[in-house]
Amino acid sequence: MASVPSSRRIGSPDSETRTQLLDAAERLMREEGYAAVTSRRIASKAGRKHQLVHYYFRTMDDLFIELFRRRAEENIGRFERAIAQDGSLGNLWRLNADPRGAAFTLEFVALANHRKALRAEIARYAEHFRSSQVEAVRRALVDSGVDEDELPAIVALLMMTGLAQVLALEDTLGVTAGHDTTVEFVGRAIAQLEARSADRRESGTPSTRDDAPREG
Amino acid sequence: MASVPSSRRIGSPDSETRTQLLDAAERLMREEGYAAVTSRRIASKAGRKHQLVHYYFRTMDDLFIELFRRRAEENIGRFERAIAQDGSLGNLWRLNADPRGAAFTLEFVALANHRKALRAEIARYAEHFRSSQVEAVRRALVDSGVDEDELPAIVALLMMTGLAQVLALEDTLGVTAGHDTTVEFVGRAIAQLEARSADRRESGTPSTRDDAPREG
DNA sequence: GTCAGTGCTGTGCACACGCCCAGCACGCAC
DNA sequence: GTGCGTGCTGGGCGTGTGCACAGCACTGAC
Repeated sequence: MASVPSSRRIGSPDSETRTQLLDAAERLMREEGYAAVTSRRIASKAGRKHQLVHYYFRTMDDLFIELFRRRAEENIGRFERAIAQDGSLGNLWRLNADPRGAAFTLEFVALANHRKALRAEIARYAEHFRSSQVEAVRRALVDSGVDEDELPAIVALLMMTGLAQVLALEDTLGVTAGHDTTVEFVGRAIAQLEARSADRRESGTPSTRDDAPREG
Repeated sequence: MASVPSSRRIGSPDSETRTQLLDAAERLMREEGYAAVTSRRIASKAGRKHQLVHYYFRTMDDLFIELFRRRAEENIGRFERAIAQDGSLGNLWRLNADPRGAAFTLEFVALANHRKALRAEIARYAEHFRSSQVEAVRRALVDSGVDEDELPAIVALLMMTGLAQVLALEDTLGVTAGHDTTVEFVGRAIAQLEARSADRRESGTPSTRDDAPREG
């Protein structure tokens, strides 16, 4: 017996139709914002009847949570796989700079503003994601010989994330002045840091930078 | 005769009631997200009938545009006044770091996703604001003796804006790990830059730093 | 052959929304 | 005192929404 008195029948979580509905919802959200994500419009986009949405999801909150979770898990997985292959700062920046991720975040945070059930879920994910990312950045920085005092990992991360977010946000508005310059600048800055790392690996002794050994 | 055949009577733009409605709408938007901003809820929040909203605003789009414009103009004015008084990097950062501004931007960008009339308005404002800000940052950087190649003004601005935005965004979620560290770090970095500026002003000759104008 | 489980749908309810219209009350101009 | 402009409202229309419920068709277990 279920602990809940509500007896409404809910479709199987493994159903392919269910997945199609979620896909449609995701597309809607990306293309038209969260306000466009309604049972009717999801169904019509998936070529189904709107009641099906309620058959597979008890409430719209449930649907949004599932939608978010699915994407969040995929995101985390993608990041972890990519980092495992190449944990360099450059790669971390490239991953963060993907505008899809930023746009996704933006929309969900706006949504969280009036769907409390989502808020908790998003916060949990954000914290998990954050700490995993910070760890990766920390390793990359250590590898580049950057001292934690010189540039704390969390600061580097927030800068990358923030930059990625403004860029994505402005892109959606069609405002792109200075973006190229910025991306190039960050690329160069990271390349410089990574060059340090190469130096250290080739020669046992620190290279040009031994004028400041005490900060490290 | 007006050029528009529609003959509906619209209330005076100077009306105090109208202002109250806008205030209520703004509060709603901040507290519950843009989806909560409906004629009925605005009116109820302002203690009026919902038809009044339609009396003062031909369409909800009109209301949103007005809402945005009001805030945008106030924002620009506040910034320009503050910068005129103190155009230092530190002050620019402080102005940008105000979470209210960032949250406001965030919500409206999300809104622009499905209200095309707003999109153009927001983009126009963003461009205006951006160029005015870039100019201020450029002046502050020149004043600190930072070369444009070392740190382009647009990059500095986007970094500040981006950082302010992530911080604000995470705050609304209750995720604040590392925020203090980051704010402190930025503060220190800026203080260092400004110290350069003080050096240059006190002694006519450049101080200790002219040996390494190209490094970061 | 029966029967339970499963995917799906027709019908419908209560509610909120944007917007319109006709008209009331009031104050000022003439 | 009449007329007019202005602030405001009762009533209502058409649409979209989340969600419930009863019931259909099909399939595999027994």
